[in-house]
Amino acid sequence: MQTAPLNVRLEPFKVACSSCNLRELCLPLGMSDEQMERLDAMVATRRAVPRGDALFRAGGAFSSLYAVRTGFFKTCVSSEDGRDQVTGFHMAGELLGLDGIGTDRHTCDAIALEDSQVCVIGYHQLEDLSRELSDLQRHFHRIMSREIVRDHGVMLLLGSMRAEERLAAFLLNLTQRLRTRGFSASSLVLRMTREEIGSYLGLKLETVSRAFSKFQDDGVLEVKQRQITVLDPSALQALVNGSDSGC
Amino acid sequence: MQTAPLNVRLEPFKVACSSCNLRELCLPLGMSDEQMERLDAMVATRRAVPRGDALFRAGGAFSSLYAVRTGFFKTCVSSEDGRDQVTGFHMAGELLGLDGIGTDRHTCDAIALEDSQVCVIGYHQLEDLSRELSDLQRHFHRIMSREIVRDHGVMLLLGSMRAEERLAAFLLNLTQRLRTRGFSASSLVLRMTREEIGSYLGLKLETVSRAFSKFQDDGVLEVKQRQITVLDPSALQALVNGSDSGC
DNA sequence: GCGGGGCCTTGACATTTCTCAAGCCCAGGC
DNA sequence: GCCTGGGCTTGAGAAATGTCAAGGCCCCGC
Repeated sequence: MQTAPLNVRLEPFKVACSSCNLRELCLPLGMSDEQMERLDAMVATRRAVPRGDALFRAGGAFSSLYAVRTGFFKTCVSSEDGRDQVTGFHMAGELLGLDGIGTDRHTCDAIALEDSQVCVIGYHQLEDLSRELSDLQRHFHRIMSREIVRDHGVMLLLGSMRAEERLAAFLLNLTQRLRTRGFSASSLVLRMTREEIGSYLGLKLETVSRAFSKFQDDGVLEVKQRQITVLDPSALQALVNGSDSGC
Repeated sequence: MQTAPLNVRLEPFKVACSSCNLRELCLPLGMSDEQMERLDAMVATRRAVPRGDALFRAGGAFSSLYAVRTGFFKTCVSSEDGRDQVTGFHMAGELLGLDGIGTDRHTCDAIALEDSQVCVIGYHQLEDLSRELSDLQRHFHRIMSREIVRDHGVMLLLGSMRAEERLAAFLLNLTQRLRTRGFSASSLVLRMTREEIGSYLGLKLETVSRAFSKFQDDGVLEVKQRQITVLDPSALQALVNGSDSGC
């Protein structure tokens, strides 16, 4: 349906928020034309990240935020002893790198799960500009706050849901975000492995796989490897809403 | 050892960050004298919250952040169907209410677990002032970023640790924060029930209780209801570091 | 078209945690 | 001093999830 412009990857394009089709999802949301011009000046460069590469890594120096332009990322934290946790999956229009502001070092890895492009937003420039543009300041604070709220939602999921409920919530969240971006809400291609889904949901990959199979048996999904079709979204919703336990 | 000044609770005290003994933990950290004066003007009021009362509730209008002056809070989110998750415990010097910035409504409840006092920080004033004081701006961004990083740590805990590891991590975190505030690192009184600990850690209260008993049997803790003495902090640390699994 | 490797599925069994139930402890009110 | 109730502990059995192992699928390069 849509043909991706594959040839843009390495060209030193003029980056322009003002003409970006993600501006309603991304940092420029709600900015005026004049404000947008100044944003354009701040978002100077674009960077290509091939599948499997890190956009940044825990411990690395922090200097910029990144807005996903195309592609798909996971972020993950690990403890010294090798525990590993995927903390999020990130698609076009979402901002990466907020974790680095606190200590001037990134605290998680951001890994591209497909060939991707990001806009590089110098953090100091953003600070400076947001002191002048209160709309930008407000919007940036909202983005950070929403990230905190999102994390609380994941805690709720990890702390109080069972395996199938977690997977249902995950799929609903994904389809919701895809819909916002104009994609089908019922048909999606997962960019991550069962193991990555499991890490995000606090489950082992076998448990994730079994839950997918169960959903397929119940007629809720059609699962062909990473190609998922949602046949009964309300069944997923019912699971998330604790249909059976009732508590 | 210390006598709490019980009689201050309702007096319209002059609130002054500049003379607050929490200033090295709280918003004023790193501010100059002149900046501190302007902070003092912003932090106009103090509010007492009796044990069991809500400082704010999910759905309520957001207008202020709150710095805990004395006392102890929990924050918890709940989904429509009654799932409930404690997302954090908050002690003196910590900032509450960041969740409300994103949508102008609070998204969680903040409940006092003992009689508490907070400083009320008008959010719009903070926005205005932080456009003028770049140090304040930077510090505020760092606080939000650290909250995100903290949440990622909780996800790691919920997603990849077993019951005893979670409790060990929780206790180490608590004692660490108490030590920062000048309290003993080995003796503490829990302000929350086993059920609240369980909710935070994604466990049932019985599991929490059993883990406490296990630690006591192993000589790691002395547990007398809510009075906890840490006998062997390195054993707790070893648990968190995945001593046995090695993976 | 064939072979190999990564990823996924499935089964059988082990382990952890939850559930339900009973009883104890301790603080506070009478 | 006694009673009461909330919170805590402990046990036994159930349920969910993890572990280990075997095999299948599918993409991709040759």
